[in-house]
Amino acid sequence: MSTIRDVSKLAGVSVATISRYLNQSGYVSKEAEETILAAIQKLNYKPNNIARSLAGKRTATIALLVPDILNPFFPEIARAAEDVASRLGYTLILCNTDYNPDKERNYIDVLINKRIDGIIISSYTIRPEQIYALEAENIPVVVIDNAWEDTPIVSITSANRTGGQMAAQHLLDSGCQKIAHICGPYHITAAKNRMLGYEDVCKQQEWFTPSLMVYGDFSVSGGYSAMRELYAKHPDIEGVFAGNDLMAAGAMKALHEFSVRIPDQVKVIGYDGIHMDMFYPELSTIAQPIYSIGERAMMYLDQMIKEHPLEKKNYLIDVQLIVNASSRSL
Amino acid sequence: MSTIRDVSKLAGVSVATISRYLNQSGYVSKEAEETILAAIQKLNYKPNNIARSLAGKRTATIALLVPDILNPFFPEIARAAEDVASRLGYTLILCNTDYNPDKERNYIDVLINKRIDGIIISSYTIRPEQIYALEAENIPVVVIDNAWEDTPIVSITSANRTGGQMAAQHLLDSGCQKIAHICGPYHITAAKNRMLGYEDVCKQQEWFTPSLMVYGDFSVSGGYSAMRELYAKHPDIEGVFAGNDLMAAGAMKALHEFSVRIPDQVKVIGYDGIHMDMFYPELSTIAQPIYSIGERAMMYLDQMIKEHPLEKKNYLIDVQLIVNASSRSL
DNA sequence: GTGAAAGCGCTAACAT
DNA sequence: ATGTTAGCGCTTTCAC
Repeated sequence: MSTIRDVSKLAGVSVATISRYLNQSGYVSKEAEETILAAIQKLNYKPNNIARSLAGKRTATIALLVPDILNPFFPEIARAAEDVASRLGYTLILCNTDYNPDKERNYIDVLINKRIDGIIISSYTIRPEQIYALEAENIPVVVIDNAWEDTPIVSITSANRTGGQMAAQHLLDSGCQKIAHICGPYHITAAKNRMLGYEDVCKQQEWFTPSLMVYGDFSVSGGYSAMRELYAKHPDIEGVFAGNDLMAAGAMKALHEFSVRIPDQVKVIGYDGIHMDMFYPELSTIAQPIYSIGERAMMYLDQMIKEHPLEKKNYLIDVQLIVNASSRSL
Repeated sequence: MSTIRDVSKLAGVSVATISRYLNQSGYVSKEAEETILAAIQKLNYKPNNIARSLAGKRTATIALLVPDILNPFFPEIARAAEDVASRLGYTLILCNTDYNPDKERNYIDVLINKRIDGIIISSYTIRPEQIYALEAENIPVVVIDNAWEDTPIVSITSANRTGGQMAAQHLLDSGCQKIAHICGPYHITAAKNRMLGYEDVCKQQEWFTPSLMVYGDFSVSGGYSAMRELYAKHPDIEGVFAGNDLMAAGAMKALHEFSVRIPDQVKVIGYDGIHMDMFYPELSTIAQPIYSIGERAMMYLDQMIKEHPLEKKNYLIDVQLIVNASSRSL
């Protein structure tokens, strides 16, 4: 591997000039430019980014911390973030934290030692203090899918409560009488807000009873069990709003096994809008613009890295009702 | 941020000793160890990995190049590779190449400049020469899901042809008479081999005709269109073997729309074994041990990085027939 | 416009 | 067992 010094020798100019040329910093004459370019090509010279990072400051690397890339929500986030990252010249490190604060802390330490330029993090366990600590090391952070009120942290969340209301209202409008809710893990803010949205709409209905709300763990099997439990207690339900699409899938599976026809007897709606074109019937959902959340996270992060002004607050993203066969009125 | 020199000063020993202590290389006395540890904690010293990489050789970073993390096959690979990577002290960079040789080349250049320690790559377009070039830069490579015969390259593929045979044979054994195949993109070795496996078993059947083999692009919608085309030509087929699970899902969707009952009228089997617990009926498949492919890729890579002996060849992984409701005999 | 030289923070001979 | 020192390849004053 040739170094900047080799180029310097061959081109007959100092390394400083080469560096200026490479970084478009400072003046370089036309002639110098040409000899340098020739030398670079002749030697097939590639600047060493490690050295560059040590001397300068940036590593052109950012990290994405997610609970688990196997959860279909996160590949889309990862894809979006990586697309933008690569367009902006960053490289993206992927970390799975498994909802485990220790793993999380561990990764954060490693990433600090690697002097990465910024972190996008999706976590329900991280504390604001940890984020301040990162920013103290000059590593900006963007949080997705979680937020704290009145806290100077850049975060992106979707309008979960409104979305929950939309889902419940849609089932109501479709003529459903007894609408159940399969709620995600209580400690997840997003899950709680979706549930609150459901309550906003359903609590005042005469058919409402708290046992229409059951717990699921955001997984297919969680939705499946929840639906079985629900159906045992309330064989007369007409609508189900699941806290995410995976649980909705599980619920549909359980309903199929009970030979309940969807949407004739029971209408189902999920939440998230992950790509589920494989379903039959296709699932209605409250779609979050997942890709654009990932995109924006990376763009905000870039702004912070470049020290461009950016208001430190929660950025709320609109959601959208997608009506498919699983909840269609006949 | 404190440096090794700060620690050296505070502990009253030389930087070399600190370095030896940090890397467990060379002798360090018990007393020295203690003062050093104390100083490190007092200063909250964290070694700078950038400097470490520049001086030493390793960056403790590896990259995973995949066509698209949105394809459900790859998150599982990524998860497995990252699990092993983090256990071994590496950090994993994720790159999406979109089956695009230019993007691929581009990423490879960037990664070389970052002096990463190794690459795991899933690509149908990469050429052996590119891999040799990487190894010439001292960057070992493990290829997954693709291989070249008699070439000194470490690759991991599953037994696609055998798997194709197993799928077709299973449908045959289940009493299917006219079995169709939805084949993946022809230039993908894995797709071609699965098709060959199908042919091995079906070509000699009296009902066989080439028009039972149609093309799909490995996506749900590809499988859907292929199934519609197939059904128009052969409304009497009794079995479908799709080249991957996504196309199988699309095929099932099309069959549902034709009100064809699965598995009573038509049995369906896919290929891959991605996590599709959301399906109803659950899909039969030829399961590749996807996670363990990712794991092994990372383990082989680590061996190469550490310059441990490893035979440069294709490692073939067994597949497994998983019978679920979509192809169950009644 | 260009060059000399001092780092960036660490590792690894080599000397002691 | 420990210290000295020369790099690793680049950026960046500062002087010319």
